[in-house]
Amino acid sequence: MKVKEVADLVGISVRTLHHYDEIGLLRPETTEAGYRMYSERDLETLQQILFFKELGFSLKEIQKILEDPAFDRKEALELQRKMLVEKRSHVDHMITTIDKTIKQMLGEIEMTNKEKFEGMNFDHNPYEEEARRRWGDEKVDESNNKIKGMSKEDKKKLSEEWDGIYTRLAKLRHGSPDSAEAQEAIHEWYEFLNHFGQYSYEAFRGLGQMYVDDERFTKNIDNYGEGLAIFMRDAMAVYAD
Amino acid sequence: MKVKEVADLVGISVRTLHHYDEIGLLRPETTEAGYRMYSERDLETLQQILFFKELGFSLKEIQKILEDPAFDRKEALELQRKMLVEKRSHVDHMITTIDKTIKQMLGEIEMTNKEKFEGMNFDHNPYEEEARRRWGDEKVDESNNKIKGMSKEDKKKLSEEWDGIYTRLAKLRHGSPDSAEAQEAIHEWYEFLNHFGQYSYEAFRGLGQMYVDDERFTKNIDNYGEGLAIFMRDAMAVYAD
DNA sequence: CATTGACCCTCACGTTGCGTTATATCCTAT
DNA sequence: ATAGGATATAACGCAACGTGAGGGTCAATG
Repeated sequence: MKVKEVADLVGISVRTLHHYDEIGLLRPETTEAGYRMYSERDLETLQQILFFKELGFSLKEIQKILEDPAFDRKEALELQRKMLVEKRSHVDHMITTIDKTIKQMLGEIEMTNKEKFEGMNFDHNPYEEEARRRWGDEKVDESNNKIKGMSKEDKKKLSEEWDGIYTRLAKLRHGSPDSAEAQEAIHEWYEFLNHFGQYSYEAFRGLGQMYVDDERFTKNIDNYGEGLAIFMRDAMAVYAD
Repeated sequence: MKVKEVADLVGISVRTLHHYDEIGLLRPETTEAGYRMYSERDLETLQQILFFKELGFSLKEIQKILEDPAFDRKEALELQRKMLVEKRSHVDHMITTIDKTIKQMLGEIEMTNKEKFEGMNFDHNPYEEEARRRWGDEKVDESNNKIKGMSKEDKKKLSEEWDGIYTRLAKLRHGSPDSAEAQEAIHEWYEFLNHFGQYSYEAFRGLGQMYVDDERFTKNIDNYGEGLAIFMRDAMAVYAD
């Protein structure tokens, strides 16, 4: 398929396809005349690109993800689905804010200024974090905008807090994931994470699962104590219920 | 409230607030020292701005809307709500596409290339059209990207088609809105509109209501025949059922 | 009163992701 | 051969800020 056909099929511009080729994001084969010829495989890649793009990833980030050796299309689709579900609930949240605002205008309710802007800030989708961890930067503190702006001292404090929570959980790992102590520590972990993103309980549960599914995380977490990743997954699941 | 307080409350940057001031979109009072002081009214305006922005309007467009003498905050909130509901169903559509894609990968279903990109193209929200009509340009052909690229001849053809449908409906207006003839003509109107936007039946119904609610549209439509706006609203509602 | 740290200002260059226009070549039907 | 549609590259421009520089203001504290 040539550019116009793809552009019309997909609903993007020829210029966009050129641009993606130029930056190496989606490089089709070319004919002898220099025409771009897109394959079925290219269309699949394009679908991935457009899903990630819709979810707010920059083209650079998308490229990084697609080039990661660990990238798996089915996994990506499943993650993208989760992100879209989250996005949908975010839209719901905005609708709720509008409903409340209208009621406030009619004098039916009171509303704080803070409430008027709820749902407005979607700069951190928890599954975006997951995508970055899975296929991008492993170090959360390097990929998080809020952390980037922090002073060294604040970063140190943050690191210690993180460390403290993990250490505490490591001590509790031989016990039951639904014990009061464990749940208290997990609560703190949830609060900690919510400084940087808006985690729904579902997303929190999913993150715990990822600690176990993804070897890189299991390995890092289990540095605090053998089996901690599994323990955290279970405790997080209890917490999310 | 000064800039940082507003920025923190709302979740945007100080730079953004500066920018909005510079372009005249949101101009707060200033102190003698030159500091920006935001009022409650400014926060309400900011909420509007951010809702429209979330819905894909450019800052220029938003400015135009907010400056329109006919702008009404409650109306805006209600319209924004409708747009968010539409956006949500668009997200749903994308989720459906992902589900299908996964099934196709597993060999459970077949899928055309076209189907793989369904939901991907959200470049024309029907309620966006409504906002533009209500507070922006009244002439649809001047605000619609697809029409902009057309030749004079094509525009003329379009205008005649539009005219023809309206004239036909005017002849039918003394009859019943649910008659076969009326419904056939409304179907053509629906198809006509769908050349330029993706109208759900709900959006189509809402548009008909707007013909009656908004005096400017009633007036224009009733030039074709007294009472046509009401007739069209009713016929469009029947069609949407 | 002086100092300090947080916050404020303006200015201006840079970034991202294309849209748009110009110019030239390729392809296919007539 | 011609014409019209499609393709290519090149390159300027734009929207909406992000970022850094340099300087002023404010309020608490010593």
